[in-house]
Amino acid sequence: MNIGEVADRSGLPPKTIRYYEDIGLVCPSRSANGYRAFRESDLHKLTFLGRARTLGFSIEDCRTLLGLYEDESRESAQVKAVAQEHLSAIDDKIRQLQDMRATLSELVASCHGDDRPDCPILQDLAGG
Amino acid sequence: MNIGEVADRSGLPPKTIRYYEDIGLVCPSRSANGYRAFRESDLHKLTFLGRARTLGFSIEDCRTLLGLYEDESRESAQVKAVAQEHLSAIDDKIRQLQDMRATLSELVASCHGDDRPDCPILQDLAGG
DNA sequence: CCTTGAGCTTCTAGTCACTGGAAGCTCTAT
DNA sequence: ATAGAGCTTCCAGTGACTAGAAGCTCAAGG
Repeated sequence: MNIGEVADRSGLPPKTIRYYEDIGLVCPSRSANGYRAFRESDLHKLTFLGRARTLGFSIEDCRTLLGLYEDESRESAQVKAVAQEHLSAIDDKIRQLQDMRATLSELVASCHGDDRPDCPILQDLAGG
Repeated sequence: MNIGEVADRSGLPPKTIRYYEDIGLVCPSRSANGYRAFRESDLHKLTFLGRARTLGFSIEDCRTLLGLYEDESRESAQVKAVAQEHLSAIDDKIRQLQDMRATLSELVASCHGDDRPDCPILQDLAGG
């Protein structure tokens, strides 16, 4: 398989696939013409990576997960630990965004938003 | 005021303040010894920026907001528009994170997390 | 056989908002 | 005189790509 087909089938852009090779997440072989030659197993890995990335795992987490995926003697506890840590990081981010959202929506609601210059949003930002 | 004092009073690290000067958000004058010399108005700007950044506004938004802050003939509608757009971007992010969270917490819950290798998390990532 | 266009290659540089570190100057206190 | 803190500049790195340029390869049509 050339990179284009793998891109179509995995849903990842060719640029991203090349990048994943650069950082050692996949290592396709090469055809005589220099083109990357992907096996089915490479496609599987890339699909795995795509899914893990949409769940927000970092590249380093993905590397770990891929390692566990390929390690038949893994313990599911290891996988769960990675996922749980990521889950709590997501929870932190959500909380942070909700805090922002709360303040910001109050400010937006309190601003009349017309042609006059006085504005509670700017007042808040200015510290007051 | 030297950068250290401004850093303490604004809550921003010196590095960040220098960076904000680099990109033209503040332009402190200079003392004879080459040190940056901040006025009260610079401190105000930096405090404004710090607050806007904690509300998640991008640097470019901050630049716009700072411009509006200093423009006495601004219309509050302009400020409100920037804030509203940012608010809806935050809402998008929250939704995205909540989607991730939902999937991930199901997966985590379904993984027994012991010393056996079989794992629904990996199964999901592998496209199963 | 030639050309056209799509697809592939590598490489560099840009994104965003800082942050770390090195090398070196200035100031204050002892 | 010296030690140490604080200031200066500049370069490089972060994460995860992404844009774009220059150039090679391949398949189809005339």
